[in-house]
Amino acid sequence: MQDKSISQAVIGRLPRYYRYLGDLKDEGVERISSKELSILMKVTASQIRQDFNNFGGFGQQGYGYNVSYLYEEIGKILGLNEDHHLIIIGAGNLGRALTNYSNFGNRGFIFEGIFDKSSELIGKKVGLLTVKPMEELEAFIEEHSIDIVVIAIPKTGAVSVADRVVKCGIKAIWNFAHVDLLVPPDVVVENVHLSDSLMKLSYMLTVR
Amino acid sequence: MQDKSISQAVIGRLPRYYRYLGDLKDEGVERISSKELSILMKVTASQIRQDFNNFGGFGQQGYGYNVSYLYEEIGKILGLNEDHHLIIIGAGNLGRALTNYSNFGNRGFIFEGIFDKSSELIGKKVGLLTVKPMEELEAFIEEHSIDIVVIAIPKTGAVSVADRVVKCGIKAIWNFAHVDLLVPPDVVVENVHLSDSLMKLSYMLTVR
DNA sequence: TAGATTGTTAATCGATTAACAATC
DNA sequence: TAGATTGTTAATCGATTAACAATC
Repeated sequence: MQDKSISQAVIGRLPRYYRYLGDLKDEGVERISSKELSILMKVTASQIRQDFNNFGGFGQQGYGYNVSYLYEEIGKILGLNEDHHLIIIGAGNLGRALTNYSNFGNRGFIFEGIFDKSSELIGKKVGLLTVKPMEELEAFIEEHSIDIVVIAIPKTGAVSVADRVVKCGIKAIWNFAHVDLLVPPDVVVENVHLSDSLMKLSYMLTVR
Repeated sequence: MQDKSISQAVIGRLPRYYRYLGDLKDEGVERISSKELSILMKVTASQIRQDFNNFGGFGQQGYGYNVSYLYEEIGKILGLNEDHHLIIIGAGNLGRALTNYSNFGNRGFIFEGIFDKSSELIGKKVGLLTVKPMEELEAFIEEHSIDIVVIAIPKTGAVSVADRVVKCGIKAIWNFAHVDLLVPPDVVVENVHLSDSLMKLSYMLTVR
């Protein structure tokens, strides 16, 4: 599907394209030119064409892009054509919020389990799931073919949990703990550092 | 404190510097060179020095940087020396999770109120706060000198809520809704698009 | 002072934008 | 066909890295 190393800048823009194309599709728009899309998304038409051409030509000269087709193709590039099986480590507020984020399910992200070390939480229901003890982690990953682990615990425990799941063969971690995880080069980590994000906002507010 | 337009790339790195410096400070480290910090953070020493010099010289030739001093200065740049007063719109799972994220409080981010349109949630307790009806929004912002609004509602309502708070003079929005908000140029929006983040992870997993 | 390390200029690299030939 | 718009090459811009003189 894709060739040699697409830049992070391009990858970071794909989900936004996907969202706009999904909206257009829902509105019944059949075709769109890079120029029209550029106005809608407030980027240059040049960038749009360059980005898409990283993955081969999706358009047609003189016509533009077919919205449905482009939407599907970008979905495939993002790996949304196949299901992903996730577990969440940490049944605190954040872990529970993520579990109930049902939208993810529509896109093939299926939450299979939630774990916590606290005996007060183990056995409690979170949406459709029941909080399991950390001892069962490895067996569960194996048994349910988990491919993405969500880390939603404080940073003190995050590093050792990451080590544990990497040892089980997990190759993708969605990390909400405020720490940089050290993983082998074949494991990918996507960080969501909420306090970093809030600090950036604070900076921008301060400068103005 | 800072001069003409620092690039987004630099701003995005500041919170990470701040975190590492805080950790070093806690460990009792007094001084650090750009070289040592570069090894720790896995970036180039050149980048570290260039980044810091956007804000004036914080170091000393032949010595390096004083950890405590640098930590404080970056904190000031990020606006963490003054309190920020926030409200959360949306008392769903995410809104409740953010409210209880007590860490933010330590850094001067004070959650003053939480709002929801659902009559089932109004009046309920979320941490120390009580969920208020949307009708009270404008008066509350005024009365409590709110400077940051957190949007944690589905995208359908997000755009109109953003309009309302902008009309009240709000200049900073932390947006968790999966939509691009259209605001005047003097209003800053920091987006946290969780599903975009998860799609990036899916992409990286697919490519390997 | 000599050694170390910053601050800063210059070189390189990569990403974005512009331009236009190819082609539907 | 003529007009429109892509795919792609070339030009520009900005960010990162390297180098080194300044200086503690």
